[in-house]
Amino acid sequence: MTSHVHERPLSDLTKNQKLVFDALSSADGPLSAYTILDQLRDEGFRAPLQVYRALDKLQELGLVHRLESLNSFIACAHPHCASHGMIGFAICENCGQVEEFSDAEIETRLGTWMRERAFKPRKTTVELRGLCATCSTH
Amino acid sequence: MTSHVHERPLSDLTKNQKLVFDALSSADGPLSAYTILDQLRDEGFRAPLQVYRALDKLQELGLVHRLESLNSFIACAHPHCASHGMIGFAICENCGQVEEFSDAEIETRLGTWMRERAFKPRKTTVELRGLCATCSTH
DNA sequence: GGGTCGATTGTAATCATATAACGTTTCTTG
DNA sequence: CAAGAAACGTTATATGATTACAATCGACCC
Repeated sequence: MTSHVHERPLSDLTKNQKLVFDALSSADGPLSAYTILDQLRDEGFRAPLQVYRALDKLQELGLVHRLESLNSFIACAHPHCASHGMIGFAICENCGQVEEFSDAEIETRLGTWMRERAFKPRKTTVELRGLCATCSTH
Repeated sequence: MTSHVHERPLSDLTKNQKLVFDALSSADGPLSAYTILDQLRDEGFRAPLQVYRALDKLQELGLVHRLESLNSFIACAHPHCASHGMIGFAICENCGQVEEFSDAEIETRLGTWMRERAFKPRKTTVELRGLCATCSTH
């Protein structure tokens, strides 16, 4: 008997959603849907749609982000991710590590641009691809 | 006998590159690689690789951009696109129109973030998906 | 001309990512 | 319990991208 639907706790996730979320949480980098599928075969997963459906829900809840430039997914770094604004990702193309960041000023600028043009945003993607500090020195 | 390789003019494009570039230029929105392939069958295109190879080159030259969140491609809006910095895209999910923009302040903030972390950028993606002014009023 | 190197091309096969369309089960709520 | 909504399972298919290999073209040099 949860009072309101938003901020739904992890305990309210269905079995499949929990499995997918756990796979992403324990990974040390982004995973593709098919990688998740393979990891969950032992748990009874058989088809891509089982993964995609769980991913859709988890994204809706803000627990998981999609990395557009990688076609893959990552658990949200923020403990109880209700963070609504823009989220950026810095992706190392060598080691695969992803760092999540946000920036109020960028958010403001994008917001201004959109307001001026009456553009109604649904999703904002900011992704930096390159080499992290460690990898760029090797 | 062109003196240097950079800023290569359109006239230096190969036949395939020109065909792909023209297809994108005359389109009124982004095209997927396979859509381009279909449009160029009459010109002798038979396989996806012919398109992807041309697209790679055109992106290298800055004549074409890839929209990561759509898995598709668009001709650069800037006449002689040597624009090096960040480029953002606002994509209408209803009518498919894409507007290209840039913002020095955002570029600065991203640059600062990356410098502070010694992150060496290779490509920056900024994409806004939502509804354009026209479509959001209908 | 003949030789060489790099960029480009053509083609087939394959891999990777995502969705459509179906029907069934489970959860919730009155 | 009845009924609607949400989640699920399965098969087939659509869509996007790459690997591998051989052939060709162009610029350059001797």
